[in-house]
Amino acid sequence: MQTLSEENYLKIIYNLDKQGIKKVTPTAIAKALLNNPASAIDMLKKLVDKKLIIYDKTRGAKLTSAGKIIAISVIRRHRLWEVFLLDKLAYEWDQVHDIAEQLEHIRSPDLADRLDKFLGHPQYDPHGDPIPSSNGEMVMNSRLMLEEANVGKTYKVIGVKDSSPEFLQYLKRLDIGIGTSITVKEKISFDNSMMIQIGKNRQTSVSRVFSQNLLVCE
Amino acid sequence: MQTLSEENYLKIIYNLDKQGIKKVTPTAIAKALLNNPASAIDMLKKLVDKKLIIYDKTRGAKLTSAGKIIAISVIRRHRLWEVFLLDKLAYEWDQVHDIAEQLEHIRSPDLADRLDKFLGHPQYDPHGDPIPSSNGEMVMNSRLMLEEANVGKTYKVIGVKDSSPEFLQYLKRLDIGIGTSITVKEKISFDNSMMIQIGKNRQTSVSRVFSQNLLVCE
DNA sequence: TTAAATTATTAGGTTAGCCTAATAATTTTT
DNA sequence: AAAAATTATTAGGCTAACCTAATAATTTAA
Repeated sequence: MQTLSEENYLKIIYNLDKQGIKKVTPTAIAKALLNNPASAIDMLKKLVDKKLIIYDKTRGAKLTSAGKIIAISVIRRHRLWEVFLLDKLAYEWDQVHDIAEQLEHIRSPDLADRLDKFLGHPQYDPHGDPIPSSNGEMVMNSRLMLEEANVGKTYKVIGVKDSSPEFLQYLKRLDIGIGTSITVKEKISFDNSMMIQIGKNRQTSVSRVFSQNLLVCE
Repeated sequence: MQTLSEENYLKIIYNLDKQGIKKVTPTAIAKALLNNPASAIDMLKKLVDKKLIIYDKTRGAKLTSAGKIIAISVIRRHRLWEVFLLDKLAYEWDQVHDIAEQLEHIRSPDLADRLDKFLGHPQYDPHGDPIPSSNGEMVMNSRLMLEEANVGKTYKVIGVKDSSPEFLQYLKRLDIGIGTSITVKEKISFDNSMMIQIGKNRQTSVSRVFSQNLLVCE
């Protein structure tokens, strides 16, 4: 059994690795956790002892398969709780992260599965990140920025990149939320704006800044 | 801001007091928290420093108004989460306590209120205990054992005393859950059994042991 | 009201997880 | 390649929350 803090380190190591960093170093971990490299080293030693990571100076930290299982299950819980907070408790996209950061550590054998079922087995969290299944598989991340979408195709909104109140409010005014379908009608090369159709009827033009901050999937 | 552990102590002090114990002593607290009286004294000192309790050997520990506000809000969160786990995640009555024990410490200014709203402002938790309102008021506890109910009156099920799997399964077979209405048809003095009506149609006889373990309110 | 039992308190120790400051190693710049 | 900058590591400390063991105080029972 691992502590809350160990879970956080494993999660961060997983995320840093996935972000394509060359080497997961104590300094990088400390930066991500807003603490001290010396603290990170303390914890790396502990995780090595527990065989949850392997670590050497030249190659950095790598999760063992046991470590990866824990990291993914923490991420799964985090993303499920984010969906819960957004869908059920009507939080905004920018408010869910900090609370989910706490909820992800609640210990119970079947809580995540029950939550998953209750939420209708969501595929993505409100930031467009895929939710791992209970056996640790994550769907291929087929999300893209609306900017990169193809004319004529229809997409589903899965999240936002920018989650400033301004952007969120603008989205609300356009009736765009998680799951809204958006069809790309036209791309205007002059200013990189886009003509899109929201749902079945509404049509509007959106700026490049807009389309760079809306995550969709096919 | 108080730590998780401080919250637990405040909650226990509140509960012990409410249970009618004459004096909330370090030993009683330690027993409730499954730890050592010496630890309890450490914490009592800390809580006195923070002006969340007053303590002297002869009178025991008493919550200050600041301490009481915190204790009640922890209890509110605990009971709301219990309702969530039971109603939404389909946990059984006997499984919710331990998870709620963790969830009650999640920190967020408006989480409890949002949860409360989402759950439809429940009055009681699955153990029949009243849920404090956001301003800290608790409804008069009008719960009673079915055993004490009056013939001819209709009651609402609010919880169970015994939460063994056997009892819970029996209840499920009788279609009795939180909120089910039960009308007392007759009391049989011979063996203290009862004839009750469940919902609108179903009628059955229940033993004294049964009626001593089902909590209802008017 | 003594003796026995229980409770309160203190002293001193442990562990997890953090810290700073010093030093060693490595990388980057010039 | 030498100097400058960055990173890794160690040593030594800190705090919260627990612990055990010893002692003092109080309560209960004989």
